[in-house]
Parts: sequence; structure tokens; C-alpha cells
Amino acid sequence: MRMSQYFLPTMKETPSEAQIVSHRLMLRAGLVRQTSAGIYAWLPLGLRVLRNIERIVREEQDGAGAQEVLMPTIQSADLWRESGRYDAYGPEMLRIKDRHDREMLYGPTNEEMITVLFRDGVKSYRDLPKNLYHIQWKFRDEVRPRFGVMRGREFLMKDNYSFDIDKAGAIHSYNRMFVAYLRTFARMGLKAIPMRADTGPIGGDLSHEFIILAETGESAVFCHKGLVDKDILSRKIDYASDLQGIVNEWTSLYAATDEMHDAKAFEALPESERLAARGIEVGHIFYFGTKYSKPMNAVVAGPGGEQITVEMGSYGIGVSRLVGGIIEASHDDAGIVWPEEVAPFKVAIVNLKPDDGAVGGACQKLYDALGAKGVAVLHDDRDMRPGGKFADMDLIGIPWQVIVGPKGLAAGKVEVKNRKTGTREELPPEQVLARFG
RNA sequence: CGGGGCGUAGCGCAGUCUGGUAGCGCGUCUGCCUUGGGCGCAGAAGGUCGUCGGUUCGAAUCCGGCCGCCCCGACCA
Repeated sequence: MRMSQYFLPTMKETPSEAQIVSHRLMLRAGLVRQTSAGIYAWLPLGLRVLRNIERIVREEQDGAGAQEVLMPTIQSADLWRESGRYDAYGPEMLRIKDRHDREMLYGPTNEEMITVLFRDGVKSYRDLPKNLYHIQWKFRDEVRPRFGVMRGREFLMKDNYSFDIDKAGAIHSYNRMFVAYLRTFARMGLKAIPMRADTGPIGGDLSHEFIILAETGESAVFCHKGLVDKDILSRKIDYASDLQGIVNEWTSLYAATDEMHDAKAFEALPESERLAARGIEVGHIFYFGTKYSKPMNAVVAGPGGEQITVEMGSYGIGVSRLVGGIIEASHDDAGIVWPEEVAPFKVAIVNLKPDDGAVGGACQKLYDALGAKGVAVLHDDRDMRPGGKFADMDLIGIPWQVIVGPKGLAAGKVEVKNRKTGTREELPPEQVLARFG
């Protein structure tokens, strides 16, 4: 993408409504614009990040055996009357009426709808297990939206639902998602720690929140230090196998949010192993048995012809929240520092002198060659002074900056700067291609 | 939902107390200059002062209603 043509409204100053760093940076870097309290429009650069996060979530869900569907944002009130949650959910649910005066709602979650889809489509134990996910916008009419996209009213969420014949199967489904979540967040460059959680209004008796550590996190968290650096990506995962061992590795070490905190157990750890910090919840998984399947009659025929109520679990990742969460976890004074996997572009070419034919030609050549290799590259070909370009590039946080100026070029070199470490290298352009190809 | 605050140019703000017809910085546009970290000079455009009503010869300014947004708390994925 050529920056001179890109819709990328960056700002030098911070709009006064933004208080936390991720919100400030998202506005300044031209990722989003607020349109109402807790509701945001995603601009091109922000949308690329959002799509990258979706992509990783999707790959990991598929890899763990979940299947993608897409359910609507608007649901019928009758559906929610069936589970008994229409009245229970309260004012956080946005209720609307259509032209025929039918009661509808903007979905805050999809347990009811998925249960009906499952119930109508699956009649035999032979079709189990099933795990269905979708990535869709949700609306929860928060009393007080805040922190930018991290607590918006409209937000993009991956939610999925598992259906098993018995509790053992349901626990296996739960464990699969547990491991898939560890991988998902690790791939985004995050250290997400699973913590024993309160099941809240969704209900159930087994639940973990996945929390990333950040100073500005909403909740206080306490855990064993060993959890921070545990690595999942280097392991080969067989989702068909018993995953309980891996789950136990993570759950045997102490980790809890403040509402589940057991000060005694925590203080029993050696002081050097205790970590008390703040965190942002980016995922939440639940096993809830027959809480929905029973009232909504989601049953299948068992081997002996008997009717068996299915065992369910639900699993959520706050996709749009992650954009803010990643920034909270990865930024510096100059701006955002995107982890490569989610970065809107991997490489940025900074043309220091656009009206110099040689410099422009070298930039264009690099741009075309990198593009041909499938590298996402942003070309700052704007007619601006270098200072502003550097500032913008640091602000939007592209991992690699290839800086091309007349001086270096005369010596046959361009400069490659790493956004995260600040290290710079002078290389001939061909080597740049080799590096990022 | 309790408490507090704010709404004036794209962004940040002054002006409101004490009523007299709107200003600063940044950004934007034009020209010149400059070109390795938001450079300089000159010129220009851009605002029904959130909205409705009231008081007044006259309202950004005073009074009232409404709307919107933010912060703290409670609540919450």
C-alpha cells in the first residue's frame, strides 16, 4: 500500500476523551474512530489488525476441530424466552421491535441460537461430538463503556459451543479449547495466563479466564511466576489425544483473579515465585453441562435408543478487545509496537526524499519485489519531511522499517530498523529482499 | 445507576465569572525554502460557539429544558 493514497488519519495530539494508552494510540494511529459511546468504526489500518487476529483465531479453532458457522446479530425474543434468559438478562440486552411489533434483540451471546441449530440438526449420539464457532459482532448495553475498544458496547467476539454425549467428552472438548487458547494467544505475541474463574451468569462449574498481564488491566491477578514463561508453541499438539496432562501443567500452578483469589494458597508460595499484577481478560471458557440443553431440549438418541441430554461448553475470545489488549501489552513512548503476527504490515519502506528519482526508484523496486513475494508492505511515499515520517511510522508500529535515503543509497545501502528493539542495520537492497522474502 | 466534569475550526485549548458580534497552537491549502527525527518564511481557507427555548437593544457568555461525551464508583465478557 502506498501511504500517499492510504486512508490513514494519524494525529499528533490525543483526543481528550481517550484516557488509557491503547485507546489514545488507536485514535492517534488512525486505527479506529468512535461513533457513539462504546461503538467504533474500524479504519483500514485497524481493520487489517482485526483481520489478522481473526485469522489466527480461525486457524487455531479449525486446528482444534471446531467448525465455523455464522449466526446473525439480530435474534428473536422467543428464542431467549425458551431458555428463560429473556427476562433474566436485564437492561444490558438491547431490545428492539421490528415493523410488525415483534420483539427482537441484538445478540449479546449465542447459546440459545446455537442450541436450537444443534437440536434441529443433530439427532444421534453418532454425530457427537460437535464444536461450532463463529466470529460475529455482539452488543451489550454496558452501563459505562470505557477504555476504548476494550469495553465497548458493540464488540467482535469469537464464541463457540461444544456438544458431547457425556461429561468426560465435554471435559475433553473443554481441554481442547484450553490448549487452542494457549496457542492462539501465544501466536499473537501475548503471554496469556489461564486463571480459575467465577462462572458468572453463564453458569457452570468449570471455567477459566485467559488473562494477559498489563499495568492498565481491569482486574488484579495473582499467579505463580512460572506461568508467565511457559511455552506452548514449541509442542506438537494432537487434539485427539488426552490433553489433560497439558492442562494440568498450566492449572497446577496457582493463578486466580481477585474474585477467586485465595490469599492463603498464594502466600504459601515462596515469595520469589509470587506474581501480583493486573490483567486484561481476553478469553473465557466454560463447561456448563446441561444448563441450556435441558431447558431447550437438546437431546440425541443414545446407542440403546434412549434420549440423552447433551453436555455443553462455551468458549469466547474478545477479538476486538484483543486489539486494545495487544497495544496495552506492547507499546512505548513513540507508539504501538505490533507483534509481527498481528501487525497490519510487516515491512514499511520509508522514502526520505520522494522527489529524488534514484531514491524513489529504489523504493519502488523494493516495494514491488517485496509485494511479489507476498510480504505485506507499506510504502511511505508521501511528500513530507523525514521527521514526520519517522514519527508516524513509530506511531503505527510496523515491525520493520526499511529507510531509504540519498546518502545511504549513494553507498549502495538502505537501513533496516527494528521497531521493537530500535536496532538498525545497513544492508544492500538485495539483502533486504532476502531477509523478508 | 450514584457522584463529578465537559461540549467553541479536523485535534488540543483560551474566551463564559464581569453580555457588545470569536481567538491561539497544531493540522490543512498555496508559494518559497528545506530534506536522516514532527525545520523555517509568507499568504489563505475553515466555526449556525451541542441543541431548543427564555431574558436582553444585543447572548459563546445569563436562565431553563433536552441531547451528547468523558471520569470515579457500583456492575460487568
